[in-house]
This record gives sequence, structure tokens and C-alpha cells, in this order.
Amino acid sequence: MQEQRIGSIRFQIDFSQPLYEQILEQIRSAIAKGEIGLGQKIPSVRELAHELRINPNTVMRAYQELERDGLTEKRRGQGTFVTSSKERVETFRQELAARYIDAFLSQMESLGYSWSDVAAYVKKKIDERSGERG
Amino acid sequence: MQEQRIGSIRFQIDFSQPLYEQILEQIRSAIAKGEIGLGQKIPSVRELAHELRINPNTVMRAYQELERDGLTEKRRGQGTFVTSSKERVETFRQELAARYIDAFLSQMESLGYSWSDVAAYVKKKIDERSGERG
Amino acid sequence: MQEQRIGSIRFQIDFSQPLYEQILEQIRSAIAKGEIGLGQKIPSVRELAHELRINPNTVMRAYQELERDGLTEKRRGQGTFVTSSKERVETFRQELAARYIDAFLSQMESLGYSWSDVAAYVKKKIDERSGERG
Amino acid sequence: MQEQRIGSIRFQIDFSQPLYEQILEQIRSAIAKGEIGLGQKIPSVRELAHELRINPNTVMRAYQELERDGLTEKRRGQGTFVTSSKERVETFRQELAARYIDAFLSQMESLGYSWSDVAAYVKKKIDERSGERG
DNA sequence: GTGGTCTAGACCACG
DNA sequence: GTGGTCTAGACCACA
Repeated sequence: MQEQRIGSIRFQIDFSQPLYEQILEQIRSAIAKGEIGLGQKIPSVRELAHELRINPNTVMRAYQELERDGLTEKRRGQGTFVTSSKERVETFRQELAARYIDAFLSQMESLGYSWSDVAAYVKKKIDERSGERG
Repeated sequence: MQEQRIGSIRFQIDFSQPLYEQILEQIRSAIAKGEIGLGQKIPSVRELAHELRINPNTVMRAYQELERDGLTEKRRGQGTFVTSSKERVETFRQELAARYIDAFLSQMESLGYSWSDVAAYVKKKIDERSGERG
Repeated sequence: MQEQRIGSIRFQIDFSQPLYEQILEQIRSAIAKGEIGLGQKIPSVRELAHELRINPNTVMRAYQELERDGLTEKRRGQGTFVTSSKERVETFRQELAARYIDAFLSQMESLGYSWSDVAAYVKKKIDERSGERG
Repeated sequence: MQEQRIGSIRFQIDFSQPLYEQILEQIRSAIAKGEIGLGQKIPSVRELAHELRINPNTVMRAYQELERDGLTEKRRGQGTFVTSSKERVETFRQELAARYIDAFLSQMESLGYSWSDVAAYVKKKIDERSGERG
């Protein structure tokens, strides 16, 4: 596990997990949270690969998926930029959140938790975390 | 995708996902929900493999992990049985639930959702599902 | 795990381990410790199998090995008896102890412990157990 | 029985014993003894399988258990590496040693040896081995 | 019959 | 190239 900032994005790499997924998620997160503004440039494939000391192909794959999701755009000779469409980002964020929550509820259901148990449990865990984060 | 019951367990196999994980999860779920009672026999490796039309090694791998988690015990020459320890099952269920919820909260956090947003969102989704399941 | 006495022998059966080995070891232990006297009768195969609720073949296998080691003798129509030779028992006990200790020292060596470390560690653990047993 | 070095690890394979256990123990031993440094690469699954002339699946199984014990980490596309955490290795070493010694003391107890006998016996055997190893 | 180990060889995901 | 998953089928130990 290593942690570092490149541009305005914080990267935390765990070599036991697929690298391209981690890069994808961390850039996606930075965009969703507004840590990189709309229309901003993100690091070039080769720069990011160099800084993280990983294979450019791995970074490329993450970038392709970002572009496929409409979160970034390539501009010839200039680099890769976050989309300027606030709406696009917001839509994507909601779709992903819905996917996350559906998966989570299915997991809890498979363990035999009732919806009221799940609601109580989530509330309790959120309260714990709020103590840390506020 | 096929669905079938073997013994008292419902199996739903998707051949595009790791088979041993699906078997693991579905038996785990049946134990957690009490669909298989404590101390009960689960299908033999060979029987399950034959019914699901997959390789015994794949079933074996799932069974080994169930045993590592303390949810089952093997009796040589007799078969594989759910643990008799209610406590063991309950502990495992809670640990797994905690893991699921932590992962989920981290995902939502990475999308920039505030805790109150998450709480409201979960509540809404649970209400939707309650309509279906009651 | 079940525990019970049959004759003067205490049996503790763990179904995840080879049953015949456990029976073998527990009778051997009773003989080595003198819990069954020299020349004494031990339970019949069928009695032991019935009491422990296991297959007679499994008990038989343990009894065959006891006899091969010279610790027991079968007498036609009378049953199985511990050897009358005190020397035989003592020799066997020492051989087995030597095997145990050699295996143990090899294990510790494989973990990179020096002999002085091993000696100190054993002493410490024995002191802990002495507290319990005296 | 064959003996050979692959990388910095000495392998001694006995085909009458479970191969994956022997590989597991021999790599574990090399890590515990510091014969492979922290963070070092160990042979790839395929390489080791080829050198030992056994099936890659057998090697893989040993590697999976090493990883479960936290002694190694896999980096996709790069290979398998010893953990960088000195603490993890040391903890594991002590846990395993404790398991070995407990098992040994139980064995000696089952033969009816008193603690003072055991202590004396261990000392004697260690002295014999010290003569060989120094 | 049960589970445990192993081989040979395939195909996939990842870097 | 690496590790991950799977199949087909063998042989063994145990009950």
C-alpha cells in the first residue's frame, strides 16, 4: 500500500487488488466529490503511470472506462479533461450510488437480516462514523 | 443461469461468475437464515457437483472455505455438516454484516455523499423493497 | 466433540480427525499411564463401536495397530487384553516419546529457533502448565 | 525424494507426502529464518511448478495458504512477494511455535510423562543435537 | 460411500 | 508474463 497525490487527486494503491479499478474509482471519486472541478485537466496517462510506478496500459484502461462513462473527454494534443457537464456527473453519481445500495441490501438480505434490522444497523454505524468525521 | 434445489438449499448458478464463490455464498446464506438447521448434513461434494453439473473440485473449494469459516465440519466417510454451534454462526453473520456495511459506507463516502444523505437514501430504498417483500 | 468413559478408558472423539487414530492414541495413552493395568481386558470391538456410535471396522483398525505394536493381545473367545510385559510397554513409550520430541525439535528448527530459545520456551510453557496441574 | 534450490529457497520434496504442505512449510521456513528477505519476490507459480516438475495447481494451493497467513502478497502480473511487515512474520512465527509446543506437551502428557521428565528429556535431546549443529 | 490430493491442460483477467 | 478459475479424471485414506 502506497499513498500519494498527483495533481489534485489522492491515490492509494493496493497491489493485491486490480490496479486499473483502483485508479478508476479514485479518479471517479475525486470528480464526484468535486475535488477536481468540471472541465479541469487530469494527469496524462504517461505522467500518472510514471508517478505511480505502474504500467501505462493499466492507466490507459482506467481512462478508457472513465471516458466511456462520459466523465472525461480527450482533447487532441491537450490531454484528458473532466466533462464540463455538471448534469452528466450528477447522473452518474446517482446511478452508481443506486448500484452500491442495491448490492448492499442484497448482501444483508442474504444473511437473513430484516429491513428494520438493516435500517437500525446502518444508523448505528453511521453514528459511529459521524463521531469521527462530524 | 439455472435455478434448482438440492437438499434444502436453493442454488442459482451464473456461469459467468466464479462458481465456487456462488456456492459458498448460497450455502452461507442458507445457514445464516436458518434454512439449514444446526448440525444438519449438507449435500456431499460429489452429489452437489453432479446435480449442478460442475466439477467436484469446484464444490470442494467452496466447502473448504465454509469449514475455514467454522460454519461446517467434515466427518470423514460421512459427509459435511453445519456446525452445531449457534454462537459460531451468529458471530460469523455479524462479522460479515459489519464487513458489508463498512464497505458500503466507504463506497458512498467516495461518491461524496454526506451521512445524512446516505441515511435518507437507504431508508428510501428499504421502503421501496418493503413494498415488494413486506 | 463428545467425551465418555468406556471401561476405565476416557474417550474424546473429534469427528474432523481420523477416528481410528484417536481411538488408537487414547487406548495407548491409557496403557502408557497405567490407567489400564498390565494384563487387563479392554472393551470388545463391538462394545466400543456401539458405545462410541462408530463403525466397528474403525475400531478394528485401531485394535490391529495396538496388537502390531505389541501393546495388546487377542485371546480366542475371551477378548483383547493389555500385554503383561511391563518392559514392552516401557520400550514402546520411550520410542514414541523419542519420535514426538524429534518431530517437535525439527519443527522449531524449521522456524529458525536456536536450541537455547527452544529450551527457554519449553521451560516457560511447562511452568505455565505446572501452575494448572502441579 | 529430490532436493534442489529454486531462487534462494531449498526444496526437498517427498512424493509420498502432500506436496502442497511441503511447499508451504519450506517457504514458510525460509521466510521465518530470514533466508528470503522481507518484500522479496518468490518464484512464480509456473516457475516453481516447472522446476519441481509438479502441477501448477499444487503450487498455487500452497501459495494461497501463505497469503491467507499474511506471509506473502500477490501482485497481479508481477508475481508473489514476501510481506514487507517484519511484525507480521514475527507474530506468525510465534503463533506457530506456540502451536507446536502445545501439541508436543500434550503428546508427552498423554504418554504419562511428568513435566520434570519432559524438561529433562528435551534438554538431553537438545544437547545431542547441539553436538551436531553447534 | 465420504472427503483429500494430485495431474494435465484449458481459458480468463491483469499488467 | 503473472495469478485465478475451471474441467476431467485419477488414486488415496477413511468409515
